[in-house]
Amino acid sequence: MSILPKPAARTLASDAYERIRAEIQTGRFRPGDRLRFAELQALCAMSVTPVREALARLTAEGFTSLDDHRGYSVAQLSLSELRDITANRKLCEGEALRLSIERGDAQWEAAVIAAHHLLVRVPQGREDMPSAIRDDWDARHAAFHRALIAACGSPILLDTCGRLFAHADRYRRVSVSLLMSHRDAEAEHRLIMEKALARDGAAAVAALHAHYEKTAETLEAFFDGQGN
Amino acid sequence: MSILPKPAARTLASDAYERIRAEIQTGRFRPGDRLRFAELQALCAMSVTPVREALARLTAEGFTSLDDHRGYSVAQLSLSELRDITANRKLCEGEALRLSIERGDAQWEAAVIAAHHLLVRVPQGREDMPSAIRDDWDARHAAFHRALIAACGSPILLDTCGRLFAHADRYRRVSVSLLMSHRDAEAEHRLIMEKALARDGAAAVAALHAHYEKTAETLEAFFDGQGN
DNA sequence: ATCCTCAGGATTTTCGAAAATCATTGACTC
DNA sequence: GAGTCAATGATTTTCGAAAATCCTGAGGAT
Repeated sequence: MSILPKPAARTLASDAYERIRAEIQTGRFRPGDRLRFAELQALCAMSVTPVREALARLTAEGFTSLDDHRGYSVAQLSLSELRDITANRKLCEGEALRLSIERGDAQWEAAVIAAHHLLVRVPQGREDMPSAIRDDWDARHAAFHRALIAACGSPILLDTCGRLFAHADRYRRVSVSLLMSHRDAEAEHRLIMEKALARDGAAAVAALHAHYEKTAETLEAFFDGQGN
Repeated sequence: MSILPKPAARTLASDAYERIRAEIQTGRFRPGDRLRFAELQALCAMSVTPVREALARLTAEGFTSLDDHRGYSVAQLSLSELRDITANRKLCEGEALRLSIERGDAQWEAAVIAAHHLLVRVPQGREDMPSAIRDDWDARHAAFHRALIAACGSPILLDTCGRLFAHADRYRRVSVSLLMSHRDAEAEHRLIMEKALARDGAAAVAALHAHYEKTAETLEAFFDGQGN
């Protein structure tokens, strides 16, 4: 038996899925952009079949949309959807955090502390932050939020939260004001963690809600400015 | 401009998606069954490409699962997943119902009453209930639950609820005790509707939770008997 | 007897081209 | 000039077969 975690007998379709999703998440494919097969085939260096499968998955998850016989395109962003996502995150991640606090053991506490440590150690960039660092922060930010709710004990709730987070991430990425909010977010993250580790469910959820509200407000201001 | 709702320039992939999903929902494809392409191509009378796209969508929604290079199969059922689904339904549909009661107008009330009327008018069958009637009841049952939460104002929450309902439906279908619970369910449905129309959010949500708990209990008893 | 190797067959996965559909252009009528 | 219609080009959608991978079981070595 192999000790290696993954012999990785992957498929091209999986590669295409991750590749295209990454392009959408990082904003290189922008909302509303049409996704032509010729282009995607060139990008992924494969035939049409695996690309099609990847787009089918992405569409089922809401990252792309499909008009029959008119092809796929990157899902649009809208102020109303941002508000909807925020409301759903408060509901689902709030409940997941409550459960996690109730059920989490020392292992969970350690994972939360570790994820938070990694998050605050990402070098703080400026406007001209290299995208590598920016991607790094985003990955650790996602990991921190995942660690918080990891002990909730509900795979379905975790899946829902994961999807919501990914969608919220798209909104965060398009916002130039992202960088300014990092410093504020740091204090908010710390507060959530402290309340969670103190096993104060109500206070932790309140802090989480406040965090989402503030994030949403920042993005809403940006969207209003853009007229989207 | 055409008045017809849909000229229906559909694709084979969409047909395959609905066809296969129906086979899974109605239980003709059973949990754990392997889904071979040769078989599905024969069933849908089409080539492998659209079938593959359909399975990709179904997998993203959790109805099927995929092992790389080992093919697709119908997702397994388990007691723990049933409990997880129930907990998530209480959370999500409960909130959706609360919002619906808060925001719903007369149009919403009318739709709820209409859906309930259709539901109770399905002829009550017995063990040997023809599958057509059974499918009819299931469709109207889904429509009633959808009508209750339709006015919640959150497309994302509605989507989540829809998925959860579809998964719960799979559990209900495999249960032989389904028929016995219809009569009980009728009283529960009426209670939910009455509380909702009376705009008593707390009572309506409580009734909804009780409804789900009772459904889950019935199914759990069945599952325990089967040793699944 | 147990384990390993390796064909043979079954199945999934991918390809490249054909068929179907949509968008655009330009001619033609009213 | 506005509107209709057909032909053309671009793009999606589907097909049928080739390539890659997995499963099974027989044969041989330890």
